[in-house]
Order: sequence, then structure tokens, then C-alpha cells
Amino acid sequence: MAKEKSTRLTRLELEIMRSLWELKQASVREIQENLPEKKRPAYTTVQTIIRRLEEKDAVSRLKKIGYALIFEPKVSRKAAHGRLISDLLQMFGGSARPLMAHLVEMGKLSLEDVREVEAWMMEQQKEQSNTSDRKGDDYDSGSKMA
Amino acid sequence: MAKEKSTRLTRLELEIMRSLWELKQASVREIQENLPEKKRPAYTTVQTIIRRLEEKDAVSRLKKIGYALIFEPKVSRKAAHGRLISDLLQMFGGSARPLMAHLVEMGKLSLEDVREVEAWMMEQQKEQSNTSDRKGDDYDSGSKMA
DNA sequence: ACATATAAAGTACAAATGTAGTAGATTAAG
DNA sequence: CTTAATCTACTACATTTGTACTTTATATGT
Repeated sequence: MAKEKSTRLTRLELEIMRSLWELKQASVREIQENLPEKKRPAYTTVQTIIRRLEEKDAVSRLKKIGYALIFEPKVSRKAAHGRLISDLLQMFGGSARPLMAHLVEMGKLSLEDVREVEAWMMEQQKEQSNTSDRKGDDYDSGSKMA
Repeated sequence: MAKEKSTRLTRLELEIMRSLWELKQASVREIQENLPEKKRPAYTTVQTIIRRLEEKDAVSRLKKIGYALIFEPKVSRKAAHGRLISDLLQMFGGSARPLMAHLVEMGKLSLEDVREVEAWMMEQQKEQSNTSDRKGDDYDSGSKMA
């Protein structure tokens, strides 16, 4: 099972990936046009980033339609996000607690939020028993969470 | 009240800041020696980063002892971490929930953790009533959390 | 088959980042 | 005071990142 190198993606690269994750598969143009007009780089810029992402093994060519190449993500959003979180977590000594505390202080996490998460987790625990394992890799946190 | 520009700090810069936050105030040498031997850059490298941090207004010269300059953090750990978290949060649509979900999936957040956070939050809520405001800015999440 | 619209490839380049060497100042020691 | 130790200031340079132009290949409509 291929080791999945998980290179670090840059801000812009993540921006592009976001588009691609959303579209599932797309041409450079589609990706570019899908980006928020505010920070929409030139077509060729997107092209460049896609090339770099290919080098980093984060996207791959799926096929060719007309004269355009269609790309698809090769690293899942989940994996990429996981990497980001791990990195951040390190800054906090590897534990999620201080991070939570920060979120609370920043007003980004309310008591309700926490309670819902708790409820969600307990449900998961029940399900966990029978649902055994699922291939799950391309969903961004299941069920009604989020 | 000076707007606090809050520039984005790079990985290495954060590494250095971490030392400085820990030491409260220190010379370049002290900072360098405080870094984990594994990834300990050359003395002059630390110097360079400190200079850049000065430019970014993240540290300042406090005084001079012997021939060495003593620096101190100018941005609090909390502020810097807050920035990191905000950035990350954006990737998740600005809400903390998906982030939590990820933490759970990554096994970084257990049900116990969540419950303790919840308990902690409820305590905060009580305190909040009388403790009015505190200067709090250089602690990394209060009380027994973390 | 040919001109035209796109797209892919390749090239360029400035700014940011990581990394460190060198020169010149300053202090401590003999 | 002269020297050795150590520091600050300045300079250098490779890599990464953001951004985009130019050249070349390829479909497509007529």
C-alpha cells in the first residue's frame, strides 16, 4: 500500500485543491473559474500550480476532453486537512486541548458546539460496533456534523 | 490603541518565537541553545530570523547586557496562535465544527477530552460573572486546561 | 486543408523563506 | 593597551512560492 508521501501544500495550492475537491474533476479553466473572483489568479498561474501539484503527486491527469486535460485530486481533502491539523497541533504540544481552549477564547466554539460534538461522538461510538470499517476517505467528516 | 498588524509568521519564525515566549526574554545565543538540538540552526541563522522578526514587529530589543542584546516577544503567543488558528479555520469554512470532527477522526480528541472541555467551559461561565476583565494575554489558556 | 481559438509546455522573475558566511564593533582578560 | 572571545551588522545564496508571459501543439469550424 503506497506510502502516500503527504507533502505540505501551500496556501495557493490548497486554494486550487479546494476547487478541485469540490468539482471532483475538472480542467484548468474550470478550476480557475471556480475560484472566488476576489483572489482569482491568471489562467496560467492556475496552470502552474496544477503542474506543481502534479509534481507533488497531489493531482493527476484523468483524461483528455477535446483539447483540455481533466485533472482529479490524488490526495483527499481529508488527508490534506489532516496534515494541516497535525502541523498546527504540533505548535500546541501535540494535544488538542489547548487548541480547543483557544477556539473557545476566540469565540469560535460555544458550549452548544461542544455538547453537540459530544452527542455526535456518542452516536459514533454506538455505530462503531456494527458498521465495522468503511472505505471512507473523501467525505469531510460524516453525518450531520459540520 | 495600536492596531497590531499581526503578520503571518513562518514555521522557523514560530520556532524561534516559541523559544522566546518560553524564556520571556533572551539573547540570540540563549534562544539558539534553547532550541531542540535536532533542528537547531546555526547561530547566525537565528540572528537573521530575529532580525526579520524585529522587522515584522514581533520582537523588540529590551536592553543590552554585556555585549549581547536581549530581546523580548512583542506579540503574545496567544495572538500568534490565534492567527494560526484563524487561518486554519478558514480552510474549514470558518467554523470549528469540522475541525473538531477531524480531530476526533484523527484520534486526537477523545470523548473524555470533550467532556473535560465542556466542564471547563461551564466553570468559565460561572467565573465570568464576577472576574470581570483581566489583562490576560500571555498565558496559553488558563486554569488546569491543557 | 486552413485559419482560428484554446490549451499545454516551457520560461521568467520577484518576493519570501531557510540557511549561513564575513566584516567590523565591543567587551573581557591578561 | 593588546588580544582573544563574542556579539551585531551586513551580505549572500539556494529553494519555495506567487504570478504570469511566450511558444508550441492541437482541436474546430468553414
